[in-house]
Amino acid sequence: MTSITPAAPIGNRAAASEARKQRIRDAALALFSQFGLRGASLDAIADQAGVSKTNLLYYFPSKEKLYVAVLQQILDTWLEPVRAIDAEQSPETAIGDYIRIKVELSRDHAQASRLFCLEMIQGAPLLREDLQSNLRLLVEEKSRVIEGWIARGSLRPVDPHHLIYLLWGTTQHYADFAVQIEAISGRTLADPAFFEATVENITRIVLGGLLPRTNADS
Amino acid sequence: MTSITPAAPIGNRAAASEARKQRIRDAALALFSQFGLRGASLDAIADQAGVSKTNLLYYFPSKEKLYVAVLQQILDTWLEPVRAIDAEQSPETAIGDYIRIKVELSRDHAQASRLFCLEMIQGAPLLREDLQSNLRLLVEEKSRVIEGWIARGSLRPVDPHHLIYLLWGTTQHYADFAVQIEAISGRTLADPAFFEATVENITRIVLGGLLPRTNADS
DNA sequence: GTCTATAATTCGATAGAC
DNA sequence: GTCTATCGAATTATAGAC
Repeated sequence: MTSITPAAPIGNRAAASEARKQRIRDAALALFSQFGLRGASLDAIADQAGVSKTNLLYYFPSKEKLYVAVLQQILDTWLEPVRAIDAEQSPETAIGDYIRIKVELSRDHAQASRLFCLEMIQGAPLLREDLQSNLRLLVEEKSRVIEGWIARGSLRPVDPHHLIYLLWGTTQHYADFAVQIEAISGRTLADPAFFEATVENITRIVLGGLLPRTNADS
Repeated sequence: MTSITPAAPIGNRAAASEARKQRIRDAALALFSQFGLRGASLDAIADQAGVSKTNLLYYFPSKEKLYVAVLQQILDTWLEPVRAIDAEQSPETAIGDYIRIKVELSRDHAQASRLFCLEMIQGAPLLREDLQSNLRLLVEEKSRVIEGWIARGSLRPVDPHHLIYLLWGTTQHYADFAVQIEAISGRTLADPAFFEATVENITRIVLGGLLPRTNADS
């Protein structure tokens, strides 16, 4: 008798359905980020999500569709800190904030960082187009912001691309190589003191070399 | 009638055998570094090495044995630049040389870098012990070298661990994220001008922030 | 040492009952 | 929407001839 229209406010069924899809995506992120697209099995993902494999394939019609769904949920979050870089800010504020936010992402979304890294290592077959268009334009835009800082003397000369790569590389390293860092330092970013030391040291090295020298410097 | 003793000088048979094993290891590195342990099939590796799958399994009795053989061949090469860091050198020379050598490795052994990264992302199940003992000791030793530089005023204060992580992260990034960098910059490290610009910018950012300020600085 | 043939699993995906 | 049952392909590894 009752018929649910697609545009209706989310009812119990639809909400439960979306919740189940999210549980599947979460489980898929955990396993894809550790074993890769081919290394993670639908059996294992369904098991971790608490659903049957058949049921998983009801919500995501193929393994690759599930993989893409997980990747797309990550991408925007990942580039948001880059988008936030603004010419109006001082380089000290903009770069300092960027470093902190990226280290926070490495702490709170390490699996997402690792899946992104895995996809890059494998040649990013599913993201290549996006990289060559959207990401390239974004980096060009922010490079001009950095060049503006250099032109008005608030940043010492540096190639903007290489600065951006250095910022990406150092901050993501704490998520992607977390095992190595924990084996050596015995700490993780979950430790507040280690987190602060990470942000502070990266910031000091990068900004210490790039901010103009004042007479106060020894 | 003729019997080959194990200690005999390498004859044609033994040389051919070793050459074939090396071809298999090379093919395995190429495919493991792109698809991971589970994602690369012995069929594909044997095919790329130009041998039959059965023959591959004659030389390496299991897939995991082959994987470990490839990993071990990488490890020493990879840590050699760290070992070369010497207290007798000036920090400018030691760190500058380290950056150049690591970027050379990222250029000439990108697949090895990526396989190492893959193994770390997956939790380094086969290297964990080695990390917690050998690598940890190596990093402690080099940290004391860095602390010595700071104590005698030839390096500004910085946490040695975070400096080492930053150097690792930025240099390896050019190998592990080569696809992303090529999509954005349109260049690779194979381009000599891009290679030099990479070394120079990383060096300038890191050393610019860490070397003591002189009166010549503006 | 190298091959063919095949054993023994595992995996992604589908069919069809309920 | 969810389940059981199962197909068909791919994969690691072994057996045995030469």
